[in-house]
Amino acid sequence: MDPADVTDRVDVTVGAVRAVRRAELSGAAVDVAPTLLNSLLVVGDRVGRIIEVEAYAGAEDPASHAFRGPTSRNGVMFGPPGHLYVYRSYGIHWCANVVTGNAGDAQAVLLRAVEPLTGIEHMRAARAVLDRDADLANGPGKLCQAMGISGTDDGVDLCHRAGRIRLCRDGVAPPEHPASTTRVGISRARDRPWRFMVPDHAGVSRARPSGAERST
DNA sequence: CTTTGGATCGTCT
DNA sequence: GACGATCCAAAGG
Repeated sequence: MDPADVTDRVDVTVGAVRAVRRAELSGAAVDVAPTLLNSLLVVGDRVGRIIEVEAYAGAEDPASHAFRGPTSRNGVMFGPPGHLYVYRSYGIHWCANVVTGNAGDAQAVLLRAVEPLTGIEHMRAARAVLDRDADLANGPGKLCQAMGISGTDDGVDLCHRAGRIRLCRDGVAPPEHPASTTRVGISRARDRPWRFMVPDHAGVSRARPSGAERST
């Protein structure tokens, strides 16, 4: 491992911050997703703590954009892990995923909510609606708007030290028992409890799951 | 508080 | 030609 990785630092955040290594993302989305809770999403000077994610399991998952094989939109998901898959939602919003799984296996973890930590004024300026901090990025479209992620970021490497967008850990461990429900806004494979959240966090998305709710 | 409908367009059928 | 891995404002109880 590159020693520089463990001494990487996010300016305004207190404490040691290291980049997430690609090997940590090589597993199935369902397994990796809960481990990304409490990690940091860094976009320039904006930092948010990931508090809600969803897993999409590629070829095995009718709800995944990759279910029917590679297309011009979903190509990044079929590449190596650690890259960002960004797509346009409802013609209006952007949504961002962390690609996991090895090349050819189109696993992806949708980033659904972050707790704003730094660069909050920039997030606020990027959002049309002025709300409490917790509402700045508590939904996949809001997250991209607040953090400044758009279609031009599709495919960027989240594990690259010099990248504008990166995934980091600051020593806060993922929750031992993450909350989970079915996924939000999908019409197929509604029953899979693949939405994961930091328990009792005020900043998770307000959206209601598509299927019957399971654990909380 | 909850429910509903409009915006808006790339992607895939 | 239809449909979203959404968000928000407005209307209804």
